[in-house]
Amino acid sequence: MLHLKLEDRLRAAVSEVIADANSEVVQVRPCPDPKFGDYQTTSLMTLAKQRKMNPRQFASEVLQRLDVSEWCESVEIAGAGFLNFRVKNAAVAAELESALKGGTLFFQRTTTPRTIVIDFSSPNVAKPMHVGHIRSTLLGDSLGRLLRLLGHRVITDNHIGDWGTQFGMLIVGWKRDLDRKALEADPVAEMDRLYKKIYAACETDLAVREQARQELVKLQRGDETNRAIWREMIALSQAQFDAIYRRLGVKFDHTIGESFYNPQLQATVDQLRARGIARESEGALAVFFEHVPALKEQPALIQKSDGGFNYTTTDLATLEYRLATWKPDDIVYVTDGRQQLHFQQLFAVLRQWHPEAKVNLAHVWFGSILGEDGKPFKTRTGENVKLADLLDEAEERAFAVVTEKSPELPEAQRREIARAVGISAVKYADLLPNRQSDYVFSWEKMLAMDGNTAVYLLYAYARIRSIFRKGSIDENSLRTAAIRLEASHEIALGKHLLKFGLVLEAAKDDYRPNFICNYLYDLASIFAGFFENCPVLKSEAKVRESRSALCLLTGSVLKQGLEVLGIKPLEQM
RNA sequence: GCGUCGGUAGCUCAAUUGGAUAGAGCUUCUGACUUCGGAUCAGAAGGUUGCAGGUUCGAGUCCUGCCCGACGCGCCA
Repeated sequence: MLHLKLEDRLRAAVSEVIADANSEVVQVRPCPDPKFGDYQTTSLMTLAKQRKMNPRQFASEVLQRLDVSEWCESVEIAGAGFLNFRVKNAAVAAELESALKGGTLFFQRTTTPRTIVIDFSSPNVAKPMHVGHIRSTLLGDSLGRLLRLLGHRVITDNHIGDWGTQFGMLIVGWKRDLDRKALEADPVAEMDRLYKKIYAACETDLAVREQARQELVKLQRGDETNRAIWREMIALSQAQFDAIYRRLGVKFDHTIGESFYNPQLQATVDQLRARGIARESEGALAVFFEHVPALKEQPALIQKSDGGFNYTTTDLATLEYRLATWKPDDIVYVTDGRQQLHFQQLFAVLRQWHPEAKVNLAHVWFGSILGEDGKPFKTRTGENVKLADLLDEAEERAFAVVTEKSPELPEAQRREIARAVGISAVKYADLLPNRQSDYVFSWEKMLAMDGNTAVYLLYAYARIRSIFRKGSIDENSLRTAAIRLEASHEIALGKHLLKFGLVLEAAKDDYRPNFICNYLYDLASIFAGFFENCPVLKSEAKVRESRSALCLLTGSVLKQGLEVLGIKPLEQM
């Protein structure tokens, strides 16, 4: 971690000039343009400004006390007070060699692990998973992988929607119209059909609505027939979820549905009322936030006027359970941005309810999925695109491309490659944009195989593996390889590899895997330049060894980075 | 009305959080030795970062006002 070494020295030098400076704010970061140097700090200008000092003079005083000559060939003051570090190729090579020997790949595992609960995906029972679940599922999974890689204890929990008023309607539908054969063939489609049919009936027929209400009450009171139907619906849905998660390679440590918290809801409400946190308002029970300006006019309802509970109640009970059970340092909720107010309220209630709780609560939200017309996304027929259909289509398209590019491979292998490539394309397309932007759904875009896509990264990896196969290179022998950075493409590649850890940290800090996508794309792109210009296998022994080692490290970083995105690279494609 | 988020190249998006001459991909055009895998590479073209002010060494990023859009705002989740 070359930049950390520079940072340490720089902080020490700053402290010599200003004894009481908060050296934490001093950071060394890559230069935006290599013509300035390799690393830079802009912190001296910030510090000088705070203290009304002349920034260039301050920089020059720091520079006089800074000795980084073992790593840098020059440190220069530029512009208004930038400090630009130009590192020695030998110092870069030393970092690379150290990683070859088996250290971590240019990042550090934390020395202060946190316990982090991640709540994501959360599909609903009896409904098909659709594109609306994709961002939560993939973002949450990726964040879990990232935090684990950096050394944290991660607990993933799928808070599925297995409770609520829709079950009244579903049970009416089940009892009246269930087509057992259809249920066996495609359980979720059949349940979805029942739900839509009864939902429509409720719109026009008060009697049906009343019936649904009664079935719901019976379910809530533990009626055995209704409980059995409800349990069957959950089991059938879970099988569908599992199939999708298996295709996506997504795993959960826990799947604890909303119904699990049902027994705690009354007690939760009672406590909040008894403690004076909640009070009656217009027949319902509400929590007000007079002391929080943003929420002053926005009370949270925790009990409806008919005595029923809503999702704030459930989320509160869930939160308390998680705190008691896992004692997390952080709880991260990955949902769409429309729930921002809900989570602000939820977090604000918790601060009143459990003021002693140190837990850090984060709502990691993402934009909506829109149609090509910019309106909320629907197909021509007004349906959501089913996730299973999307994945099928992705695999089909990938199969066509694989067959075109590698017709010599046996079909079974092409199928397998297509599966991996298709799913990877979907994942990468989803993780690449800033999560806060709205998402315009497009088959073309989601399943694109050109440009900044998973395919490009997978291809770079496959080319690396191909070199190793073709040259019969023994990877173990490269552990002690000497790296020589001479050609400009070698130098650029080596320097870029060193930045991997910075990117992982940035992605973690803002819960944004798209930083990793950008980095990996740059890496693959720099590697492509190296690949064109720096032959490995044809070179003389020492160069060959050094370049092989660069390939090995590039492949390892690509693989590690892709795995954080939930993408498993292929040896061949 | 109040609140949140956004508006960047023809299109889709980045921009290491206030840093240097705003970058990619797609599209278009021009090139690349029978190639360690051409699912590639090199180059060209493309910009008043919605508008107007302000803050300062420095603004796509921060503050104010306005325009446009999406979303949210008590008993759905």
